[in-house]
Amino acid sequence: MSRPTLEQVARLAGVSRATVSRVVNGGAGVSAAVRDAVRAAVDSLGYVPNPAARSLVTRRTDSIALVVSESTAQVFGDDPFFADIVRGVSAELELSDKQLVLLTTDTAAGRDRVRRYTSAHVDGVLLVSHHGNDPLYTALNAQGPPVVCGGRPLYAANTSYVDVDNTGGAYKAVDYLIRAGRRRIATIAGPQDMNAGVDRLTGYRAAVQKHGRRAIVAYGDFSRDSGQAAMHALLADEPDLDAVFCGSDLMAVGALASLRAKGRRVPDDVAVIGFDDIQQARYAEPPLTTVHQPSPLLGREMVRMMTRILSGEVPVEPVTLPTQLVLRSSA
Amino acid sequence: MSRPTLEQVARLAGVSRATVSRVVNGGAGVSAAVRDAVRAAVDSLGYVPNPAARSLVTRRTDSIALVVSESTAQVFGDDPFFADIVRGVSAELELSDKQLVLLTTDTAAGRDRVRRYTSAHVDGVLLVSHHGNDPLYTALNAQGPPVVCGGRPLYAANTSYVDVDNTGGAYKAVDYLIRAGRRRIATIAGPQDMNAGVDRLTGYRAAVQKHGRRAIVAYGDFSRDSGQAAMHALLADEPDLDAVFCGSDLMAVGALASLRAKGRRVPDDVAVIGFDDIQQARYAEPPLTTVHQPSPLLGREMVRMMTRILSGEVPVEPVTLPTQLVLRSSA
DNA sequence: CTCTTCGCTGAGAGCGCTCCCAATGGGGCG
DNA sequence: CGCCCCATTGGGAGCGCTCTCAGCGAAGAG
Repeated sequence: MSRPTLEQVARLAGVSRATVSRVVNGGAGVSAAVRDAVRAAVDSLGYVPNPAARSLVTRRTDSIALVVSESTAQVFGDDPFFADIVRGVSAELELSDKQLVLLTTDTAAGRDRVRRYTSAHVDGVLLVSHHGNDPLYTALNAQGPPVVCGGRPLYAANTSYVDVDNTGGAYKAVDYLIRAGRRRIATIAGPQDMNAGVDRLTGYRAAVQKHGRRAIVAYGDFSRDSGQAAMHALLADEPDLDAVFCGSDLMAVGALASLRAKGRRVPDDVAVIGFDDIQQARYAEPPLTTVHQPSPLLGREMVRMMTRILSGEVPVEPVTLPTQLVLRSSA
Repeated sequence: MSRPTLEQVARLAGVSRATVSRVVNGGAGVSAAVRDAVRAAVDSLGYVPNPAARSLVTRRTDSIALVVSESTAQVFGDDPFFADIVRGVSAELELSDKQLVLLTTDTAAGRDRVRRYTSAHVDGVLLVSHHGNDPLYTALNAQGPPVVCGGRPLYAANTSYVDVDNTGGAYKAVDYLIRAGRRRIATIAGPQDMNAGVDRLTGYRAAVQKHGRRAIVAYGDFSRDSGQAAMHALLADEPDLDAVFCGSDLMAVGALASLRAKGRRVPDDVAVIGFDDIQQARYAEPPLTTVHQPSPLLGREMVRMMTRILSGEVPVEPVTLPTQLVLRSSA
């Protein structure tokens, strides 16, 4: 009735527990005949190793945690970033036959869980989109399992992380605007306590400065509404701007709405470029020129980096994934 | 250096392993003095129970799996449904201090994992948005851990599931259109191998029939593009329709684009109602009247149902969560 | 032909925890 | 005053697995 154990498989195959264990774990050092007999027994009983028993002795759990702040998911709303990451992580973990444990850090209880769980429940932690001042990273790092961050941590040195080339992507976007003849290029920057917000602004500044232009900066929180509000303010302060680079597609969509409300034509009067390349960008009015970032790949790469760390490779170099400008109609 | 064990806590507190175990698991049947001493020892050593050792003997893992088909996440794209569910599940699981294990079923390897993992790795399985012909449900159900479905399974009788009132929501929407004086009301239905697609169409048919109208049905796959294409076809076949109820907001947004392209004014010429109430609906042009469904709550309720099952309650009645019509400008 | 080597297999000791059962002692009751 | 009961505690077995180590026979070397 209940699940078969190694012992039963061993009895059926007429060998010892140890031999069955060897076969189940790859079969090295077992003669072909015995190996086949054991495999047959395993199949006939439908044996599946008990992970608890295994991890009790190996001290590995073969599962890794993905830690996200719930507010992240919430703030982003329509932004499929979160789902993309999960998809990438999940797909890549499948290859190494590890489990994905999802943890949330918003409530105090949640953070507490993260702290407890990461000690013995998982072999490693994937930390995603934490704000710069997040004490969680330090706490995690001090305490044991290896940590890989998604996005460059703002204040933590000596970290393993995977990031997309936010700075370069922003630079490319602004550079494109300048080459297209735009004169007064503003930006709607994201939150400055998140690396994506900071780096995209940095890229903007670099491009603007390189061409001797003046930086015109407004701030949002990556959300659509904040983009709309920021565009509104920008239009009031700098009526003659002719381009705006937005730190996220959602903010760009908001900016588009604001520009439409003010009767500015896009891209004729004002060019708009976003960042992320979410689905909505394609269907925006007009379709949004934006910087594409490979979100699912970010998830995959985090797992790959973790795998390397787990297999003893150290130090591990940070990885930065390329971004690329996708030209549509808004610029 | 390494993690402290029960034994060490016991030694420090001057009691036996059994007593420490009792305290750690609630402290019933332990005198107050001893309990405090043990708690102090636990804190001072930073003791955290080893879940593998625990689950080896209790035969519980205190973790439950959320099984989603990756294609689901992919098809939905901008649809935050998936993220919402995860959020709800995660938040509710936190309360009972259980882990969330995420599994994906798209690749053959993934399905295989689901089959293996669900045997000893998790106490229960939450199955979400599986298509009607999905053999996974039967496989899971036959084999052991309790299963709770998100969305009424199409072909599986005698199931524990939580669903939103798709039929009722659709009915309300169409009923509203009729009362608003619309004469020729079409629908763009979702895929008919998913319960949401079927039930929303059923609600539409019920309302239309009740008022003696003719059903005008086109089909999409819940995606924006499919909605746009379906609207296009509908307009060709039924040029004088004056309302359309869409099985998803994304399809409604597509329909809006199609109507705009054909020069039909919304809601003046054609009223449009969607389903889901995603963020985009609010920002559609015009803002979309839609049927709100409580996605995060769906996740929570699935967990609650699972908790009840796990604590021995049986049979468990299916739960249907209410939907409500949100009036905006498109109808 | 003997000794060493090597490939394969089995025995056994735990991993850290829970839980059953026995032991202990103090208090209430007859 | 003796006995029983109950609340509290400790002892010990064992969950299913891995892994070290020893044993064994066959094969190769001298």
